[in-house]
Order: sequence, then C-alpha cells, then structure tokens
Amino acid sequence: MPELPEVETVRRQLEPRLLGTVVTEGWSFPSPKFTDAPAAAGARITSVARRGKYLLVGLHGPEDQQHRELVVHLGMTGRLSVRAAAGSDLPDDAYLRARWYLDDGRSLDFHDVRRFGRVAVVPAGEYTRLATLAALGPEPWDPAFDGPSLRAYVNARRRYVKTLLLSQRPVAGVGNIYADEALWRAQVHPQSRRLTRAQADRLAGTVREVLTEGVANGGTTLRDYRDADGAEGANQHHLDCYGRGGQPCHRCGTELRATVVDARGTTYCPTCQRR
DNA sequence: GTGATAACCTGCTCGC
DNA sequence: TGCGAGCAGGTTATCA
Repeated sequence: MPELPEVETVRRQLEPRLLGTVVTEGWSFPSPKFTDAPAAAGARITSVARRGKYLLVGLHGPEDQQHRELVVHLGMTGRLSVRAAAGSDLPDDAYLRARWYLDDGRSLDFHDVRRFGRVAVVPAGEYTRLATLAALGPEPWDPAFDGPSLRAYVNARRRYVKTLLLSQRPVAGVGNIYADEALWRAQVHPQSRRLTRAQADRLAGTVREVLTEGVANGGTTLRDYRDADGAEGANQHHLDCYGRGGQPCHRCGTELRATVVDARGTTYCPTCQRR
C-alpha cells in the first residue's frame, strides 16, 4: 500500500526520466477515476513533485495555456513505470488504467489492479476536486508539524489518534503501516483520544522517524507495492509492529495484539502502549 | 464542522 | 478440485 515513503521513492525514480519530455497522447481506462489522463496531452513535464501520498507532475502547455498538474494517487495497488519504446500499440495489460505517450517514444504507465488509485489533471495548485489533497496537513518535515500542533489537533477531537493520523489532516502521508510503527515507537495506544505533551512530542518525532527510514529503505513491500523499476522496497524487514500480531514485542517481549480500529487492521503492544 | 459508516475493487486465503 | 465467504485498506460520499 503506497504511503509517503513509497510515493517518494517512485517520485525520485521518475523525476530524471520524465523532466523535459512532452506528453504526445494519453489513454485511460473507462472509469471516471482515470478519464482525466488524456488531458495531459500536449504539455511538457516541468516538475515531478509530491504532497503526502499524491504525486504531482507539473505540466507546461503551449504559451496560451495555463500551467496544470497531473495528480496521481496510487491508491492501494497502483504502480507507475516508464516503458521503453511504447509505440502506439493498444494497452496489453488488463490492469493498465492510464498511459501517457512521450515524445521520445517511451510511455508512462499507470497499472492499478484494485482501481483504488486516481488520476486528475487540474490547474496548478487548484485541488478543489480532490478534497483530501486540498485539506492536506503539513509534510512530516515541515516545522508546522510538531508535538504541540499534533496535540492540539488530536485533543480538539473525539476520534482515536490512529484514525486522525490516517485522516491526512494533522500531518500528510501517514498510512496504516507507518501509523502503527510510529505509535509503537512513541508508546501511544492507537485508541487514545487525548495526548499528553510528552506523548505528542514523542509521536511527532516517531512519525518523522518511521517515514524517513521508510524513504531510506525504498518503501515497504508487503504484497503489491513495487517502485518505478518494478523492484520491492526493503522497509518490511525493519518493521517492529505492523503485521506482527501474536509475535513478541521487540521492546518488552509481550505478545503484540492484532485488533481493528475504525475498520483498519491494527497491531500494538498491550504493555508498552497502554491507554 | 464533526463523526460514523458504507462503498469502491479484486487478488488472495481459508474452509467446506 | 472447485466454490463461496471474508479480508485487505485509502479515499470519497452520504447521512446524522
């Protein structure tokens, strides 16, 4: 499941391969989630950026057009890759959801088995069609995200801290894997509804830590995630909590507990992470 | 504005 | 071997 580290890994791989190329044509799978794809045709790619889990490809059209952005969310199973010498053949991949033909003969392909991903072409910076992106919280490394800001956000609401981390509002880019890891490291119970100053400071720090390490390890591959080269990440070998229900806690030895929090599979240590 | 819930979607696993 | 049920989960829509 692509979260911030996985999207950042893909971004870093795609940037040098796409910058300066011109999208000559676009194809989309017939679903409203992807039908924006052909709208990128005719534009030069001037940047490959990221906000939270969204990939933002800057498009610079002819002089009479305003700058636009191709927004791609990988959803659960989305993969982006650059295919050599695509030509103009019809898509031969049953799970291909969008393809952008480039002026050098290559193509940028978006493959997404479960169709949880999404593609949009919007005027640069105008995200009103993408509510989550429009309301996205600060990046984890933004000074605006710290213990006090996280505590203020959580304590002003009645929802579980894990649910709020996944909402993308207090901080951008956290998904189920890194939420469990950050909460375990900070020794905060996922169903806490309030944070002390110390807990909030720890949690803000561990959110940054686990995401930084995730990027350094090329992302986490549990089942579907592959980078732009089709390779698996390595961060799954460094997980302390997520998916380890029934196994001993790396900190205290207690058996980790697997449960469900707001419909999300959740693992935590009942000893280290007391409510 | 906030919170709760269902729907989307399909490969995989498990039990029968 | 084949079938059906349940599960995985990020985002969006809907309702209270």
